[in-house]
Parts: sequence; C-alpha cells; structure tokens
Amino acid sequence: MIEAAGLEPGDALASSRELAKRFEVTTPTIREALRRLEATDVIRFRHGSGTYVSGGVNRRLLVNPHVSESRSESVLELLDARIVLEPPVAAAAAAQRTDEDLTALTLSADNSLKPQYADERPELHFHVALAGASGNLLLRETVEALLQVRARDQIEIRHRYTDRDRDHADHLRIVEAVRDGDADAAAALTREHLVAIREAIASTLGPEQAR
Amino acid sequence: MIEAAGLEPGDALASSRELAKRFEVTTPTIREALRRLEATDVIRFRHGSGTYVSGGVNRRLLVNPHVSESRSESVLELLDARIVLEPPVAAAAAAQRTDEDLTALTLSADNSLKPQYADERPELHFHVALAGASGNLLLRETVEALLQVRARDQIEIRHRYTDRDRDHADHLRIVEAVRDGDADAAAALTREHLVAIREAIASTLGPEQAR
DNA sequence: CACAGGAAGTGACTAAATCACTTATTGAAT
DNA sequence: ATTCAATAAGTGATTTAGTCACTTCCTGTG
Repeated sequence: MIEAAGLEPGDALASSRELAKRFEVTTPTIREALRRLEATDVIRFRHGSGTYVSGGVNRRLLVNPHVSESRSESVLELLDARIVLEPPVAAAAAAQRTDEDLTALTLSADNSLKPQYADERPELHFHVALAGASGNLLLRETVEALLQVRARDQIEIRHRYTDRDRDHADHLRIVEAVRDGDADAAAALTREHLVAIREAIASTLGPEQAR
Repeated sequence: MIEAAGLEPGDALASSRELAKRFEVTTPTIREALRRLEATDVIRFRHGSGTYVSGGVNRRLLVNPHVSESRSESVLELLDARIVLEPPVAAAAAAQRTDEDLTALTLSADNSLKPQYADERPELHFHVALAGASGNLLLRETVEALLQVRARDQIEIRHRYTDRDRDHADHLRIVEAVRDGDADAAAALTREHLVAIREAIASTLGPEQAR
C-alpha cells in the first residue's frame, strides 16, 4: 500500500482501525504487520498521533536492531572493515563524481566541525557523502549501514577521541583529490585518515586489544 | 531472553502463551514483539510447532525485506558495487588468511559447480568464504548482505547466464593467490572475475542499459 | 511391527472493550 | 481581537476471552 500510494518518509498512514477494516482483519493482526515494518524502520509509531512512513522505505541495507552490541567484538573490527572498504569507494567517487556531488561533499566537510547533525541527517556525514559521490546508491547505503554498526560507540568516539580540526583538514584534502579526479590519492588519503582514527582509538583502549 | 539463555539458531523459544505469562502481558502483545524479531530474521515461526531462533541472531547487517525490488535500479548497480568492494576484501584475505580459511575456501570453490546449496548455506558461497578469510567478521557479513540484495535476480543469473566451469576456474585462481599471500593478484583476479560477470549480464540486458 | 487415530500443544486470529496519549478545537478571560 | 486553558475527538497500546488451524507425538489396533 505504501508503494502503491508512493508514500515518502514523513507521510502518515491510515489509522490502525481503518487499515483493519480495509484489509478485513482485526486490529491486532494489523499491528503485527505494522510491527514488522517498524522493525526495519519502514514505518514509525507515534502514540496518540499516528503511524508515519520512515527512512527505511528507501534503505536496502540496514543494521539489525536486535543484535546486542555486546555480542560483537571490538570497535576496532569495525574500523578495520572501513579501512578495507572505504578507500576504493573514495577512488570510485573521484572517478565518477558530478559537480553536484562535489558541492554536497564540500558542504558535509564543513559540517564535520559540528558533528551533532550527522546522526539525524546521514547525507551530511562526510563519509556518506563521499560514498554518494560514487554515483552508486548501493555503495552509499553500504557505508551508511556500516556507520550505524555500534552507532553508540561511534558517537562516543567522535565526541571524545577525535581531533575535529585534524578531521576537517583530512576531509578537505580528500575533497581536493575527488575534485581533481585523482582516484589513487583519494583512496590513499581516505585510508590514512581512517588508520589515524583507528590508531587514536587503539591507543586509548590499551595495547592488549590492539591485535 | 535469547541472549541471556545463549540460544543459537535452531533452538526453540517458549510458547507464546508461556512467554505472555512470564512477561506478564497478553499473547497479542507478545506476538507484536516476536513479529519484530521475525522481521530481522532473529526468530522464525513454524505454525503448529513453535517459534525458533534463526540465523539473524548473529547477523549485524541485513537486507531490508520490506523494500520492493522494483524500487531499486538495475542489477548492474549491484555488480558495480561489488566490483568496488570485493577486490580489496580479497586482498585483505590474502594478507590475513589462516590455514583453516584456506581449506574452507577450497571447499566452497568446489561447491561453485553445484550452486544450489549456496542459498541455504552462505558459508559455502565462494565470495562469502573469501570475505571470511579476511578474518574480519564484519567484512564477511557485508559481502553476505550484498549477495542477498536482489537475491532473486542473483539466483536467476547464476542459473542462466553464468558459465560454471569458467566461474570455477576463476575461483581456483583466486584461491591460489590467497594461498600465496599475493594481495595484489587476489584483488586483480577478483575484479576481473566480477567484471566478466557484469559484462555477461550487460550484454544480455541489451546495450541501452549498460550505462 | 507398521500405521491409522486421537489428544495435546502450538501458532493464527477474532471480538469487544478500555486505557493512554496527542492534537485540534472551542470558549472564556484578558 | 488575542491568548490560553479546558475539552473533545482521534489514535496507538493493551487487555480479556475465546475459536480455529496446524504439528507432533503417542497409543492402540490390525
């Protein structure tokens, strides 16, 4: 029904009772269906107000909200993965970027100085914007999903261990490489940037966890 | 509760009615909770039998089951993404692989000749095993998730357009590179392998969609 | 020893309410 | 005319009590 009506994030759905009538089932049954959609962030409930379409409708990859963070290993595992995956994405961005991508990228680079928005507006997160510049939506979504793994830790890291000025400088250099279409430089700079973050975290965790 | 009891895929949960008693809510409420877990493949219902823990418990990344495939663009987008992401993963595998990884990889390479198992046993899928050899679980999960995007199409492709013997030969060459710890060769061979598949599909789709 | 039949357990669903929360409207005081 | 608190309507959240449908396993019969 969401598809057919072409509903976008923010749009309201019909009320539970109305949906129950329309599909000729009872409200508990409708609620079960809606709960499934809620689990993948396709819709969101607002008690007393209504149910609304959420960002998940156009997100193919997502982080399992039901896997506890304690099961997963160290935060370093995540950064290791990013160090492998993001440099080639940056290279693709350098090769494919349009002028609009470039302005969006510059915008998000400036935003790195005040990272509080990044959690709500993913497109303002530098690494998401970078992946977006590759022109491949799936790459963007992959990076976006990775950044939501251990989201709590990542916010903690950004607020405590990261040197924002250095971050910003790193980002600007990556933007330059992307602007110039220099894929190798974009990849190398992205790798260095992430390795630096990894090292900063590894040192605070203590050498015994550094692998 | 699943965490606390350390339940693994295949284990049964208590019945709805029993859970309702234990959490002091009614069965419809329990069902809503279970439906959310079902949506991310943490549990699975078997009518008349019970509810069982499923593979999603240890899967952090997953494909949104509620996003229609029609919304997403061409299958080529997916292959483009894989061409960017998987070669560096192969390189990491070459650098980090243990001897056990190597045997698992060889096993899955042989399995490429009879790909029907790959859908149920992801660890037998060559590209998943390759990512697993990197030693980074998150990388493995990322590749695993990507392979489930447009799963229907991917199965179709494997059954109709792929030259199994050539696939197998490609895989064996990648295994050799990983065995020898040759990261550059592993990456290059993986890229060529995926590019070949992309070309094969692009030609069947007709030139107008080939970008 | 095989197997049909039945009982018990389980998920799936219904029906009719009630409670809790939000929002827009209304009407009185300013 | 404007402001703002009370109110009413709409919505999600949950309950209670029960029925139907499906599986599984056990038991008694041939």
